[in-house]
Amino acid sequence: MTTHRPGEDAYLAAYDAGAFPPFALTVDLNIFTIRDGVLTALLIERGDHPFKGFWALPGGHVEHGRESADEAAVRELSEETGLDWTRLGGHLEQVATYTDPDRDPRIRAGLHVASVAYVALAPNLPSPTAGTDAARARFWPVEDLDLDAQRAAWHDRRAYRGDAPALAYDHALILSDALERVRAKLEYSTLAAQFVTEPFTLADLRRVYQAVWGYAPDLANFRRKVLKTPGFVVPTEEYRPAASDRGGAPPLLYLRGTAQWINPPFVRDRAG
Amino acid sequence: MTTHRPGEDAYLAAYDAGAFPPFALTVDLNIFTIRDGVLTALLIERGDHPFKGFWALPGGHVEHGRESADEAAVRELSEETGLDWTRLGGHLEQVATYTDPDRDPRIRAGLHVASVAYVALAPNLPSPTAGTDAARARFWPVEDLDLDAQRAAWHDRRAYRGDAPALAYDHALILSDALERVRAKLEYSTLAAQFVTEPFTLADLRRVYQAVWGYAPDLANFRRKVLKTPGFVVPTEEYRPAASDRGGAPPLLYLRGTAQWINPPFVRDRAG
DNA sequence: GCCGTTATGGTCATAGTGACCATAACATGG
DNA sequence: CCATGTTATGGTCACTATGACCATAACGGC
Repeated sequence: MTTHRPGEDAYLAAYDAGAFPPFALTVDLNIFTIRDGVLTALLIERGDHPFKGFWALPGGHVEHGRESADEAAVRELSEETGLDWTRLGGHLEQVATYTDPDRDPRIRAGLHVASVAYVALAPNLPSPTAGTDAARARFWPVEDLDLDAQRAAWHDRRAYRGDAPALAYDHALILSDALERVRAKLEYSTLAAQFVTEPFTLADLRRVYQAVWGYAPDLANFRRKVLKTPGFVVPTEEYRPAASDRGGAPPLLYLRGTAQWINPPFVRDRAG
Repeated sequence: MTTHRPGEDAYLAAYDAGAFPPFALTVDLNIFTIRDGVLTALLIERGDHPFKGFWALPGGHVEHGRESADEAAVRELSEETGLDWTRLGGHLEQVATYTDPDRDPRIRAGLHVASVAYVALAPNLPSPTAGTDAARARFWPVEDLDLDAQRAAWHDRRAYRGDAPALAYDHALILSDALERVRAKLEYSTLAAQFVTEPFTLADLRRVYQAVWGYAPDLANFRRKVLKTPGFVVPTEEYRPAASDRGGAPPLLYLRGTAQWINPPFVRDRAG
């Protein structure tokens, strides 16, 4: 790409990029999926320093000059899950960027690390295979991570002392923010449909709200709202056979619709 | 701050920060205010390369190892507006981070520049004084910036050819995203009150919606909604004297309330 | 006093919601 | 086969919030 702005080429030829102390730019991925009705996030147990033995969000460095953070997120996501994310068409979205100098101890070696955090949603991801720099990788139920306490400990620069797996860096903070983003987005978007495999029943979809919000909307009212929102779900002609262990009428199967937004939004019960 | 993680000190002492090619980290500020009923954004005409003579969002480099992007945003904001932003208590919020290698031509000199964008809102800011690296600074009505066309031109890597002031870097894209964030946020938050000086009338508040959304909600219904939302505004005992040129009943004056969210949200007319 | 303007408090039909209820379609255990 | 429990689906009903109005009061200027 050439500039068409007079004088700029000469300026750039003489530019000293070393005049600025270097930052590192990384991406951190909050990969959420629902397993057995429980909202889980992918974490990797670190095998190397820093934070050796702690659990961290998957991610990695943005390749300098060759990709954007968005592209790095797609690349890392495919590497971590072993799936071609661009083909899969899963949801991926930037959440926030974390730049506190103290967030990565490598600042003591002169490296200021900024990280762009993403949220990825997928239905029923396969169990991950550990990468090269990861001792173990698994999906943790977010309820088991004691996020509020870990985030408070990080904020106060204390070590977290509790039974939950200790999170590396500021990842308790990042995961909290990402979780709140997902919870909020279920209110006004059709994002919930990204958590289920097609075809799905309305009860499947409702279980997503149960898992993410911690409670289920009223069954009949939920059905009414979903079916009256144009383009949220598309009915098929098929019914799912009733489960072998439990009875009940066979439910109609649905596919994801094209609508992105729910208007007026779902109302979440703030009291819980 | 010392780590309490075994082995990490030794690791850090031997760490080579130069192993990663350097990024630069900057902040870009979308400073919105309403003047004469028109939504405006602060822009600075660049006096130096790159993009000499173009109009850019105010901002600057994050100071390596000494501050976060949030802190840099507050610092730059105070410098650009000449006001102590922490005292002023104005609204400041991160929007998104832009990391495309091509977004800054200094990539050709080996510098990959990532920028964290912020939105700042304030009532009636004073006219800015030009900084050292700025030839001129002024508030531009966002309607006059031809944002859609400039953003499309940037996306297609074409030069923008139009009558609006040419925007530097990807700032048309950033400004578009920030504007949409503000428009959306008026729906479900009490952010509009950040645009008016206290004390204010309900008509003042309604003019904020007029300026940001491009149309005004129905007068009586707007009053009903605002007054029925607990903590949005707090009535005083004072009335504002009617304007000298126009008649009309003297309106009651209000202060900002403590509520952050409007539930259920305002509904924006998507068509209008 | 009249008129135009602004502020404020109303009405009324309608849409959307929360809390239910009824019935149909299934499985399992007696 | 029948009773019972479970699930899916379609309903009712009171209440709330909204959009589109209307009425009146309080002002300044003529």
